[in-house]
Amino acid sequence: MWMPINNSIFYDTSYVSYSIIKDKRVLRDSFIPDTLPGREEQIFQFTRALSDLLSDQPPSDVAFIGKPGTGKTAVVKNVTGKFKQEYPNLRAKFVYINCSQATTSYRVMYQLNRALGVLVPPSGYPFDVLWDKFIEAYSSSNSRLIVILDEVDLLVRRDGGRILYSLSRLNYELGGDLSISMVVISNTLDFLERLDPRERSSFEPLRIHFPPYTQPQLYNILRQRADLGIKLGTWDDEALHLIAARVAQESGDARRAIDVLRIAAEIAEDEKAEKLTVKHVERALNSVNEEEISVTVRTLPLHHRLILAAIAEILERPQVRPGTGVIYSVYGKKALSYGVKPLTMRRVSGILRELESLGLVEIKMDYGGARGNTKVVERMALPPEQMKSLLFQMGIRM
DNA sequence: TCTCCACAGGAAACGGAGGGGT
DNA sequence: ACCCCTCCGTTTCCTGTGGAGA
Repeated sequence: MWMPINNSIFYDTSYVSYSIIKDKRVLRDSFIPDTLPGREEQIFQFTRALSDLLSDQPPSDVAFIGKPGTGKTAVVKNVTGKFKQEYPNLRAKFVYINCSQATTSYRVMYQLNRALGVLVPPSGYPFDVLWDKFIEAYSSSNSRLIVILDEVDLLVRRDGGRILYSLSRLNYELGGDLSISMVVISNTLDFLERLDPRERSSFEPLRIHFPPYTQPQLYNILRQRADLGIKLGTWDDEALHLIAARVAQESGDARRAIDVLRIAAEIAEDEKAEKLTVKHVERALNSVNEEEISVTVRTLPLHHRLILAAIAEILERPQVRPGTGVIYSVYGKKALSYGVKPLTMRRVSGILRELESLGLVEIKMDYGGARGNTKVVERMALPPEQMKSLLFQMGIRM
């Protein structure tokens, strides 16, 4: 059926005249710009490591180490993208694997096979078959392989370093024209210490460190995004400085800074403001948080929610120390009143750590002598009262 | 100095739900 | 139908921890 196209909201002039955002994709952290302010040194080091490819030599293994939002993934994508663009005839194949989806050796091999055009089932096959298929496919290719493992700490924690070890060792078995180099990206250093000595001796990557961004660096990043993604003259420079200052102080996480910028721009648009100002940033700094927490809590499984409810209840009684033992007993009663069997304390202890890494609670260790080593919940991401009503909306009785 | 409290957290195994091949 | 594989949340078993109290 034919519809008059100018009925579409895209042609609504009142909407257009208030818009501030020019290109929303630029205001997301998945967007990789041409230049990465503040990471010039890391780009230089990584480019130099890869430049062995230009003389048809295997590049050394590389490890990117730094906290979330310090530009690791951006640098890897930016530099490998440029190599592919500038040297289209290079005898090299880059395979990017995010280990948050590939937490086992099997899944890594599944992805590698797929990258070489070999389709295997995502589970059910013996691992050895995937390994052999990969060797076969790779031996008949004519490229040096660069395997990029993002968030590799998740893989190593679950599966150990077997796959890193096996892939590096392949270099001794493959012919001289073939090689496998690895680029691993990690939030922490300790994944290298988790490898057993045998694995460590065959895998000694060049380390490139990514320190948290400083305030001026964050400002440059925000300035770049604003120039590309927000209409000229519709933002206050002061607003960008405010975001940079706050984020530098709390974490130096560029992802967070870019999120705040995007949300502030959306708030300004909703208000039909002419300009993005400090006022919008202040509101965005709060709302980014609350919105995220509520989304996270909604996706939590039942026992996680019950534990969260137990913590909220305990935190409202200031005379009770919210240690693991107390949390466990309050949670246990809740579970029973729900008609479900409580999990073991070992598991609850693990879930507390999970809630911590989701940013829902803050935990401090208490080395308290007779009380032993205990986790104590310092505070929740939301005030207990608010957390309780959020959980109540989801059907958790108090 | 030794013991013990009240937990932390690693390692391994489990079980039942996913998916294979023959 | 049968047995084989992986996967994931969980249980079981275990050793480690640091000061209070004997």
